[in-house]
Amino acid sequence: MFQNKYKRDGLADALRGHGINPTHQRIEIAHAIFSHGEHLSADQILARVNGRASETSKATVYNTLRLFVEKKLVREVIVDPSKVFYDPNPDPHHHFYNIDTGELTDIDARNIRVTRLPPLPRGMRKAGIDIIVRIRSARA
Amino acid sequence: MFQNKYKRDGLADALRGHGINPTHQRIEIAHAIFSHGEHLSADQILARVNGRASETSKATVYNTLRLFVEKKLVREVIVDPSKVFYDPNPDPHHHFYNIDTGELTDIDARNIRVTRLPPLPRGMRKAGIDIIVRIRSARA
DNA sequence: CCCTCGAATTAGACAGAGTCCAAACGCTGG
DNA sequence: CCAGCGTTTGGACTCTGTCTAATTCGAGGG
Repeated sequence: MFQNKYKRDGLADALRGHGINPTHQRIEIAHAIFSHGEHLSADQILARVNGRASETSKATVYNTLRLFVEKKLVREVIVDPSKVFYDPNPDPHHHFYNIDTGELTDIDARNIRVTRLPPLPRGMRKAGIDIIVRIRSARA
Repeated sequence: MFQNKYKRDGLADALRGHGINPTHQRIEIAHAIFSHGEHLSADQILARVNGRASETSKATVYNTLRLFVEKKLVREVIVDPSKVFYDPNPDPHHHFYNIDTGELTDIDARNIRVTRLPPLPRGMRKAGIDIIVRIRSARA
């Protein structure tokens, strides 16, 4: 219990740093996302948070994820038509997406350069670029 | 009636060309997608096909869209967590996605160059790259 | 220490996209 | 005309995510 007390205190600070009031549930949800470098869906996060007994409601998990996204603590990754993944990596990066397994892998954005992008439509500003490299087993 | 008879015959040939048995429903669905350069969701396609009276079932529309994607007649565009869009443009291209309106606009892939992409994970081959430039009104 | 009040959480009903299934339909070739 | 198979169909179902109204929590003031 003591060893991750530290971790959870750190998380509380991280939440405050993003303008988020660190409640118990939010800390648990942040813990589920960050303790673990993977990309999880809302469902998986809900399951992790409620390890043995049900402690946090579905509504809270969805509310909290929306809040985290607004406050830019995590990013949404939209690659699978059926569900959103949440990405704990704060650095600019893109993704490999394994079509067959659903597995997501980060690609550091410093390793990618996109050139000759046409001008944005008039009166628009860029809100972000997502690059998804869909991959599958070579023999299939 | 005559002027789009021609169009529909052309579509039947296009379907055959992709190894698809051109049934009435499939031709109507292809017509809904291609007559019209936009990106439509399954729902919108269903609505278009059943203009006045209900003629084609939801199951058929979904089955057919899956078939068209398999046969590479249309592409899925996954940008909105709540629904898939179907893209009639056969040329390599990417998308601007207007976050506020949901509007999709094509970006010709010839105008874009992605360099320094890291090597694919071992034993994997590339199945496609999607680049989505999310945009929004400059003053918001 | 207790009270108050706004913020956060909750259960459960609800919505919308998409899937599944077993039955019915309708070409096509014999 | 019939058999057989691919296609279509309605409707029930699943799953992800949203909404709402009621309840609980907890920080700050007295």
